Amino acid sequence: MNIGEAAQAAGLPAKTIRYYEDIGLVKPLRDTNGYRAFQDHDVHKLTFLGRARALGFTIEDCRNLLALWEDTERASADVREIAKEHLNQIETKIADLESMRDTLSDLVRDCAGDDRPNCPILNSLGDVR
Amino acid sequence: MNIGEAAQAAGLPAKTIRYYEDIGLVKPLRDTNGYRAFQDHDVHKLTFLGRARALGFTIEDCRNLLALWEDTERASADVREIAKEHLNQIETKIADLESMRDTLSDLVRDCAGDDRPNCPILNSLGDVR
DNA sequence: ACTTGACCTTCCAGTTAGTGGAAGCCCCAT
DNA sequence: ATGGGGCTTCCACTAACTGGAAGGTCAAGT
Repeated sequence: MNIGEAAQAAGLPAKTIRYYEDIGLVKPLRDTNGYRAFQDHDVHKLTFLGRARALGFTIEDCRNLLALWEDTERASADVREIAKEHLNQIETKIADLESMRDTLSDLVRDCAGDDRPNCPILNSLGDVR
Repeated sequence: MNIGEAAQAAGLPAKTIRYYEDIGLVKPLRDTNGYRAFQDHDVHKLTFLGRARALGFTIEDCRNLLALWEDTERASADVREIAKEHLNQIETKIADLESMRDTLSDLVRDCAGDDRPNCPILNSLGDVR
């Protein structure tokens, strides 16, 4: 299977797959013409990567998860640790964004949004405290 | 005022301030010895930048906001537009993260987290659908 | 006067996770 | 044999810094 077909199957751009090979996440064989030859196994791995990335795991998380995934003896506790750590990060990020949203929506609410120059948003950003 | 003091006053790393000068956000004068000489005005601008960045505005947003901030004739509607657009982006991001969090916390909940290899998290990431 | 240490300068490289594009093979159909 | 699409590598670029090297400057202490 060439890279185009593999990309189709895994739902990733070909460029991304080449990048994943660069950084050692997949190691497809090569045809005699130099084309990458993807096995079902590779496509499966790529699909796994796509899903994990969509869940916001970093590439390094993915590398770890992939190793655990390929290790039939791994303990589910190890995976759970990575997932929980990631869950914490997500929750922190949500909280940060919610606080930004609250501040910003207060500012937008208080801003007349008309032609006059007085603007609470800029005032708030610029106030010397 | 040297860069260290300005950094202190604005609550930004000196490196970041040099970077902001590089990209044209601030233009401090120079002493005869080549040191940057920050005026109160510059520090005020840097503080503004720090706050806007903390609210998640991109550098380009900041450039626009700064221009509006320095333009005493600007319409508050222009500022409001930028802020509202940004607010939308934040809300989208929050929704994405919440969906990730929900998926992930389901997975973590279902994972025994013990010594056995069976792991719903990896299963879910790797299932051939 | 000299030295030490803190602070300043510039410049280069690296970070994350790719994306865009150029130059050049390869393969298949007409 | 020629045209179009797919494939290859390599280089540069993105955002917003951060780290570090090599070297100049300043103020204090001896």
